Amino acid sequence: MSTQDPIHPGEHLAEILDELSITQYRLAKTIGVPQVRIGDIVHGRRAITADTALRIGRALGTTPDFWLNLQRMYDLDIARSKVDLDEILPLVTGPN
Amino acid sequence: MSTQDPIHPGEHLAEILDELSITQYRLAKTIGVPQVRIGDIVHGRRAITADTALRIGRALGTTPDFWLNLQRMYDLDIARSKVDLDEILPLVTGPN
DNA sequence: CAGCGTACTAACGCAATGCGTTAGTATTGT
DNA sequence: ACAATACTAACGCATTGCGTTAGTACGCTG
Repeated sequence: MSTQDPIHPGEHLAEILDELSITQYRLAKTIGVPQVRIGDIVHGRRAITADTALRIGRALGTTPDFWLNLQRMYDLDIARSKVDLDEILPLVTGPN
Repeated sequence: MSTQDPIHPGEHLAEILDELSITQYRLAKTIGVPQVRIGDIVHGRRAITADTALRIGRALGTTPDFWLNLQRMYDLDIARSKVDLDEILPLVTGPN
């Protein structure tokens, strides 16, 4: 159980936009970026960068960190599925 | 006062390696990446990605989030200095 | 001293990806 | 019908993470 498959930040954005009845078009116009940028994020084709997080946060009243943390967790999930950490032997035993 | 200029995650890495007397060379060999990757990070020429954070975290006994959070704060500082958020009028008044 | 492992850096090209522009198709309101 | 809204697809550009290679320097060991 625990956490499941990685879910792209764009899904969250889509939900929020839906709840607030704000269209991709309107958000894009508001924050001063091409509509494509929002569409790509919503469809999981583009990541949320610091710049995007700042703009969206400003418009939607959220912190930039909220979006960047979602993105970070997503990136981590993806990376974790591609690396075999067991091949790396710790130089330092962390505070276990 | 408060926080000052953005400080690259590589600086932290350099300090930690220094304290533990671990060379860039040894770290790179341990986590299975070219030495250049570590050198570039230490010199602020490359960012710490999810993959790198996982590997370094494993070797140094830290969480990947530790490194990715440093990177996120750095990216945010950079982005903030390039955007004028005042030009964006909030669609939603956050919980102020 | 010749050779090898360690240690770091510079330079090159490749691949992935964020980005903007443009163009296309609906839908809605005047 | 016209125009603004709404979304998507396709193209090329610029940035950037990445590996490979090559170069310099140091120390140890045969």
